[in-house]
Amino acid sequence: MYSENIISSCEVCDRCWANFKGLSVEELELVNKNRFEASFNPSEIIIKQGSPSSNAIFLTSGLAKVYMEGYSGRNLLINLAEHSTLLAGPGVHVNSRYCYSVAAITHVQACFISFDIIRKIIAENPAFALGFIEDLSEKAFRMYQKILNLTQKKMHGRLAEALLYFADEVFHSDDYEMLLTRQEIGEMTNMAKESVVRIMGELENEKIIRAMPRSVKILNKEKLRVISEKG
Amino acid sequence: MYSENIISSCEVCDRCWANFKGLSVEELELVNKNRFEASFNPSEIIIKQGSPSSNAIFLTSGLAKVYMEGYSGRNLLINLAEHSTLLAGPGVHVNSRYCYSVAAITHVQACFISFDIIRKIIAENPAFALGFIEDLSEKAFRMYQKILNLTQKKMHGRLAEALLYFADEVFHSDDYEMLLTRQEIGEMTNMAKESVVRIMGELENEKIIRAMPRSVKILNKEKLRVISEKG
DNA sequence: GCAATGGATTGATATAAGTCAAACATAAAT
DNA sequence: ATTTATGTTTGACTTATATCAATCCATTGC
Repeated sequence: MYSENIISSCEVCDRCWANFKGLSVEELELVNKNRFEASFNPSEIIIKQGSPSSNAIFLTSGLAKVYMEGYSGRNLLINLAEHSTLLAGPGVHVNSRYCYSVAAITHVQACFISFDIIRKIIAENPAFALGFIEDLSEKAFRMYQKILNLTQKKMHGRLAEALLYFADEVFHSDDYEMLLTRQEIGEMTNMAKESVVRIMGELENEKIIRAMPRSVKILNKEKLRVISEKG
Repeated sequence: MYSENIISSCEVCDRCWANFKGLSVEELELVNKNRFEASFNPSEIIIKQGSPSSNAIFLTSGLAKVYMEGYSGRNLLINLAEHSTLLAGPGVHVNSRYCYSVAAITHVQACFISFDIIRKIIAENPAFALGFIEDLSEKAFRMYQKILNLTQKKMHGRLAEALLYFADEVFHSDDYEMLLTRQEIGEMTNMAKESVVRIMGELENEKIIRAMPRSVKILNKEKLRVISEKG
């Protein structure tokens, strides 16, 4: 769907990347003049893995999933993304390709900013460069955690961790709408959808969670945390 | 063991980080004046995961293993490192802690440079900042690959990939001294040491490799590559 | 030369987790 | 109201991989 920019200017936007906050008025205006908004319906692809990474993309509303397309059609869901996060991935400075795909889960409004602009500001504004480095670092850091999580924990631990991730980092509530299918939860925790179902059943029997297919309520967070840490 | 600096100056050092190449004479001198060399015997720890990340570390000679200490004493070997690589990890700009450990495999000579210096140059020299971003990105990129590799491939594929990694990226030969134990190969491919032994046996039976415990010769690289890609 | 050590190997067994197939919901579309 | 599509659940079965225990082998130190 074609759309004019909805947000009038970066200056008044409260959903932008934290690292844009420190820009000078001129720099911010440069960004503002060179940005393009677009909107996406659920399940539409915002970033396609392997395509040229010409733009930095920021959601201004809605929720999307970040995932890698792996071997023989299998996906690995990396994380969920909402506003204020830079989407682009490390491929930008390696081979100028996106190294993951991003697809809308809810309706999504997104802002596209050319990497030429971003790089220009990196070169001119050391604080911005450092902010960029911090952003990259934090995402890399999470990958280090994730790799341990996925390789060393058993299914119960991985699933518990995912449920806590939704509660603490995405929906900010212990009682949330589950916007992902069992299949997708499986792609996130590296398990078969059937295993997701079975283990959620177990957690429910032990009164640790309440799980309607499309909503989750955490009843015993302590226990869930123990399971997540024990692996 | 206490030691004076062996390398007289960064200017004449051919084993330094590529990103130091673009520095001005003054900047390089700043680095040179604030660096400290140290040497390590095999199995000695160069970086300890969790400790404060005050220094960037560069090997000038020898080989080291980079690994994470995971759950219940289990390690995950990330990669091998030799000269010209920055060792520090993304934790530096997240929580000021090293997020992995590094241990010497052979005798190692290393150069320590305070991150205060590095950060100072990042702020003053945009090209250096961009080089730093590229380095971070490339390492993050490899983690994205690794996570797919470890979660989606079966043991044969993971082991084949490791054997190719040694040949192509570490020893630059299809016939190399295996400096890692079966245990360590297992930590790298996320498998039990017994499984490493068994599958190396299979590869040997199929005449794809020749494996004395302490040396490996790749006999059929094509096939090994197919196994590594098929998963 | 001989114990002591650390690693490599092997075989038997246990377990975690994936696959397959079918049945069951639920919601949207006609 | 009935069909269609999409997601969920369940049970039976298979497979990949870890674990355990024993043995073997090579190196090092005395």
